[in-house]
Amino acid sequence: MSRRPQNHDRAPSGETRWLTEEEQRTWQALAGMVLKLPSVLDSQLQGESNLSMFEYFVLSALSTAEGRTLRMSDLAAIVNGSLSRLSNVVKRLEQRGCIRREPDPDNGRYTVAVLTDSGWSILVAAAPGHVTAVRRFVFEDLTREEMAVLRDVSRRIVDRIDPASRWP
Amino acid sequence: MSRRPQNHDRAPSGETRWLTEEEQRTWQALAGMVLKLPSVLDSQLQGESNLSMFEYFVLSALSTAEGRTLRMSDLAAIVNGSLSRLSNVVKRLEQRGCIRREPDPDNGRYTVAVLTDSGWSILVAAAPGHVTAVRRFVFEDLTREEMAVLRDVSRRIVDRIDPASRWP
DNA sequence: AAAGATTGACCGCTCAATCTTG
DNA sequence: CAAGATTGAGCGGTCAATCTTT
Repeated sequence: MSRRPQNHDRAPSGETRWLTEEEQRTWQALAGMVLKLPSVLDSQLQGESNLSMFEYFVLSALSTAEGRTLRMSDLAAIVNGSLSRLSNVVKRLEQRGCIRREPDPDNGRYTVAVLTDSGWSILVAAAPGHVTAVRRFVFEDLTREEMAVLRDVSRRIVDRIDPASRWP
Repeated sequence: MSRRPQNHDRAPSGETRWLTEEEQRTWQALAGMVLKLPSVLDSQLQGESNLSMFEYFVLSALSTAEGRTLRMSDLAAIVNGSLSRLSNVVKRLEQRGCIRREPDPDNGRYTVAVLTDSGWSILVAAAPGHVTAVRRFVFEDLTREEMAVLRDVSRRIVDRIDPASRWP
């Protein structure tokens, strides 16, 4: 939108506070990254390992968990996805033999997902290509200061969106 | 190009350079943002204006263009989407009366998309809610320094992805 | 032949409805 | 009833094949 009344001192409940020039340029750049980064990483994983990034995250999260096992709801939080999305994805990964599901012995209304040996192998085979792509597109030329800002800002944004989850 | 300290643009043939602790934590945070931000903004727009974020970007880009008109391929680049995705989306927006398409009079193999008055109205109605959401989730508490880093880093990542957009 | 654009089939995400266990 | 999980329909993105114009 070209011309806008500029009022910098009102809350959003009243008159809308539009973005400044600087904020617009930042949002343009951020939106580009947010749209393109998942797509290029997905494409790399799909091509080399027949996995989506989300599937990779699921396998990866399980691989570092105690007993390579996690409850579905905990797993969903870790991989930043909804429970129903996870359920659909895990069903496919189970059909491919990467994961098996069983009711939690401690409490029958939980389901735990367990990474199989076959799933582990697939993850191990996929990891180098994925990590190389992440390094190439994200970390290539970041300074430690930039990394710190990126991490901190990302965390704050995520926290504002979903106040439930938090990380070390 | 930059120097090559290690094995940057190599497939998993050599030794993989894994992520450091710091990089892992940064990537975890960034991945969360990249997955959740589009989804929450989409949800806001969908609920209030029956638009996806991508559709909003399309209308917004046209609204600031000369004559509210852009070639499809230029528009695709501006909104960070593929031409075929754009084509599908514009088709729907055209059916809803927000946009019309016509062949470029200067060169018949281009198609130009034009924002209609109705499309303009829909955009104007959607803008306050969207901008408020962007401000709330992204710019809420960013310092100017953080904003500068975020913008710069995002641009560099997009630039690294853009040229090829495909994989070797 | 090449560039711009479109199409449609396939696949996966979203959302609401539903099932199950405590 | 509430929490965890699942399901399926609908919708939208991706990708390859195709069409059109130069």
